[in-house]
Amino acid sequence: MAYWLFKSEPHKWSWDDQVKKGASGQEWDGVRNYQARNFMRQMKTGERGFFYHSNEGKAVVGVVEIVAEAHPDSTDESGKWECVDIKAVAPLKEPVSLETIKADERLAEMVLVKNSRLSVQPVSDDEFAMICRLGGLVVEDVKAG
DNA sequence: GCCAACGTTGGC
DNA sequence: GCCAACGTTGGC
Repeated sequence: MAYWLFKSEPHKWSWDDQVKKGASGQEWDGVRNYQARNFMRQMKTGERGFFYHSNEGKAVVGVVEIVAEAHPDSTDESGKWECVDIKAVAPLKEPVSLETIKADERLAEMVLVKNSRLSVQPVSDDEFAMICRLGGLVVEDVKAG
């Protein structure tokens, strides 16, 4: 069971927008980066990830679930790009800021820190658990299954 | 708003 | 297939 992280600029698509979408979920469209696409292709229904606000906020704000595996991106004419669908599971009680993540040596290996430009990225089990705890969530409550 | 880091494109 | 030029992302 892998964990993931999805970045979005809150102007364009915020956590609140995601929550309003409800259980049906939302296409994570618009990704035009091969690395990010390849990660989305690996995602399995039921897997969990974080929702991160980039630029403004710069914090992990919620937990999401993959509700549909990779399929063609409906906003893409070329047919080259794919995306998954995700739904909001739970907000972090306390957003975990990039500053906090950078300050914690146990999180120093996160892709978020190492490759700040990658918009869809993997998160390790330990990192997932750590950020849940920092965010005031009980890991077991937001884990899949 | 600036700019560093990164990815992509296209000329050779 | 190399690499310079360009575009984009995202932290600051």
